[in-house]
Amino acid sequence: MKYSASKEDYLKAIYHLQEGQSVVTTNALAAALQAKPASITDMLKKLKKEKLLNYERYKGFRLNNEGKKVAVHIIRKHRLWEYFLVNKLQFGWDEVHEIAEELEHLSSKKLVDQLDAFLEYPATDPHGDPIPDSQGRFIQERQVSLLDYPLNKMAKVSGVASQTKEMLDLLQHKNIQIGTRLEVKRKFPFDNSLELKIRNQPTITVSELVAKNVMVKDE
Amino acid sequence: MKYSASKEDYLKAIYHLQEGQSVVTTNALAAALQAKPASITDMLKKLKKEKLLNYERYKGFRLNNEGKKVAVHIIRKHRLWEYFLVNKLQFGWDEVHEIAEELEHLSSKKLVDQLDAFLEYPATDPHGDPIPDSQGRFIQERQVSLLDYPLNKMAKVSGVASQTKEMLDLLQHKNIQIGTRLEVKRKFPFDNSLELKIRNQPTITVSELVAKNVMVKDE
DNA sequence: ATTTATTTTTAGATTTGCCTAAAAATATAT
DNA sequence: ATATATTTTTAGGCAAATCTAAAAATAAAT
Ligand SMILES: [Mn+2]
Ligand SMILES: [Mn+2]
Ligand SMILES: [Mn+2]
Ligand SMILES: [Mn+2]
Repeated sequence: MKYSASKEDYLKAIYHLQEGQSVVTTNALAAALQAKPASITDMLKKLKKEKLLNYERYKGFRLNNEGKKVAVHIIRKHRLWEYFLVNKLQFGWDEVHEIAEELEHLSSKKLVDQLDAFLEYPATDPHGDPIPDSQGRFIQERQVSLLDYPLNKMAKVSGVASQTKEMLDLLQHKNIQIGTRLEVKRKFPFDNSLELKIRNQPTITVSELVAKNVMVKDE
Repeated sequence: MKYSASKEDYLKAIYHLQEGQSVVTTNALAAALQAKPASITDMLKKLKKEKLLNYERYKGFRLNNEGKKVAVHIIRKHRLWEYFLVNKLQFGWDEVHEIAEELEHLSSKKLVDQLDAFLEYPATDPHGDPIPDSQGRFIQERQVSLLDYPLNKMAKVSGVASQTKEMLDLLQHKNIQIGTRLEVKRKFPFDNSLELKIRNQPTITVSELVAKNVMVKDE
């Protein structure tokens, strides 16, 4: 089946929203897609008719297996193209999202798989998010927010929860990127800000909001 | 300005059709785009309102300078992506056209220019057609049909006039591609077929129709 | 110069994806 | 439990891009 770019964006957004949540609401999706709730309801009816999600009016909705499969495939394409843009075309990690937002809708199956091979089957995209394989399988790394990480223990930055341009800009400025190794040296309960140490660099401070959105793994 | 994929396809098709012709007709464009004449008329009104072409009802039409500029930029993207697909992603030259037909509509200026740099500024696409530079300049090679080429003179295949999948398939089978060096050994006036010799390969025969569509240059 | 054929345009519909404004259902607060 | 607020859906419309069928203009043939 081939779906419109718009439908694919809906499926992708629902997929992300339903992580954790038991059910996704019309308003939440409207906010995520920057659209009006009435438009969401319209599209939900179509997606339901196409058997991509479960939906009863006024009761929220959730992708079924078929919907999830499609969503994961879009996510695979999005992340592969982001990897391509950063690692082959010299883009910064903070400027690839919008372009990948278009590239993810290309429909050729062979294109994606050849791209994957050309890139040598990367495991994660430039933001640290895992790239599903052609079967849709991927490991969801158990990563934890820097805010909850113990003091004086080496951590490796593995992802960024909020991927706005502003956030990525700020991290770039503070020399934090995917793979950066750092330790939390101090936590200030007053404002929940943190002091971080990266080897060979002066100590830096990040706010609670930043720390919450930086995901790390051990080591 | 940003134009819809549909409008870009119209501009590109008109650009190709108006080569030679003094004016393009509604039916010719309908045939090229596989659409109904009524749809063409609708779109012509819109493109005229956007000042991309000259059009008076019942009198045919032609791109103006602005329309040509847009068309050439789409063609640049189309050919760069074809080059990428063949030379980086291992596609055959006969399977890239449809995919490039989608890729050519990506709007990021930086994407095209970085791709161009990554590919090291190729001069021609996999079918031998010249790739315009970022200013829209390109050399239209003076190439001649193999049908009109003299006997026993070394020629280099530089392009293919008819780029249907069937034609490209046939050339592939006969081991003819862009850059292939060959000589015309004999012409049979009965059916205008040709006998060709490629070094280290047995002599082959091509029909008048094939020869007419194979473009060559000296050397 | 008429008639006939062809080309092109208009008129009116359809589909997709979005919107605003109003109505209906559900949730919250008193 | 009732009133109030919030969420969600419906009703009706709009713009883009296409189509079919009919009308109008142009071209070709007698
Ligand atoms: Mn998208
Ligand atoms: Mn990403
Ligand atoms: Mn196209
Ligand atoms: Mn080409």
